[in-house]
Amino acid sequence: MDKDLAVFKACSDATRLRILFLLTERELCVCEIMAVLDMPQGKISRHLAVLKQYGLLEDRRDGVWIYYALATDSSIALRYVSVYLVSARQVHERVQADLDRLRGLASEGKICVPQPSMALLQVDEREDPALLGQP
Amino acid sequence: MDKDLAVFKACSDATRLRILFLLTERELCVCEIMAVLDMPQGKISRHLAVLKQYGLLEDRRDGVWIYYALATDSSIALRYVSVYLVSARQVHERVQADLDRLRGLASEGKICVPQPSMALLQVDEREDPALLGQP
DNA sequence: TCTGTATATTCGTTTTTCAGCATATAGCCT
DNA sequence: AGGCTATATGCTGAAAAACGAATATACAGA
Repeated sequence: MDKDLAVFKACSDATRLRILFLLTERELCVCEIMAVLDMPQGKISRHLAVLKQYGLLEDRRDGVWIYYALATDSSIALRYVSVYLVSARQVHERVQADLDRLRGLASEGKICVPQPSMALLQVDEREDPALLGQP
Repeated sequence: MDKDLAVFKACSDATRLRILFLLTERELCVCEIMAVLDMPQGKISRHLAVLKQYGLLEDRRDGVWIYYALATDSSIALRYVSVYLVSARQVHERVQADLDRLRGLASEGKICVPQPSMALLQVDEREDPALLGQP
């Protein structure tokens, strides 16, 4: 029962719940979550640590980025929470807004993206003289 | 989403979770929950107030007793939690122990019981001279 | 090896939550 | 009305959680 209790504790914070809803879309790295929720890095990182510690998330390193994804089957409660997350994401306006923002930022290349090509694209933009000195 | 968050907050305490599991059996009054969990009255009462405030419970007064029961359809999350509670109660040992204790105490007439007949039985025992002066 | 970026972690503070104790309220019974 | 029982609530201190700011670590690339 303790593991189930941990799952509910993990879900009992607004920021963490928003993160969980975001992760129903796909695995995300910290900077993506930061950008979507517009929150400081330390705060996001700490909440991710809590979610991981409670068994809701798994992480995977890819170079500098660390990707977080929803864990599966770590407890009975988590199975129900996972189904809830997928079902409720269409219903809640704030979740919809977060997901829209995630897709928007991703399509604009404004956040880190798993594909190497996109990472190179970011570097190219940095090196583009036309972008220097802009506000 | 706030209502769903409230549901998770309500479930994120060990005592409250045990109460919720007990209420999957049937509606219960405060003294029954006190007896099963062996906790002081103020503590139980306050947790019940939290659960009610968060929309997980409904209460009904019957004379001196106030019965609490699981609420239905107050939010999306609660529907999933309700299903979880019913599914997980067979799995967790502590929940099983609590439910066994509830049935045991009820069958021994040691806790208040909804049926008027049982209430009368308690009164009869009090008035039985053979019971006076016992340790 | 040095620099820059992404992420984790520490520290001090503030806020929230929980428990225990005492007290208040409300209804039944005589 | 008065006493008894069941329940709720106010108060206070302690523990836990959350935050912002700063610092540490880890990796990539020059």
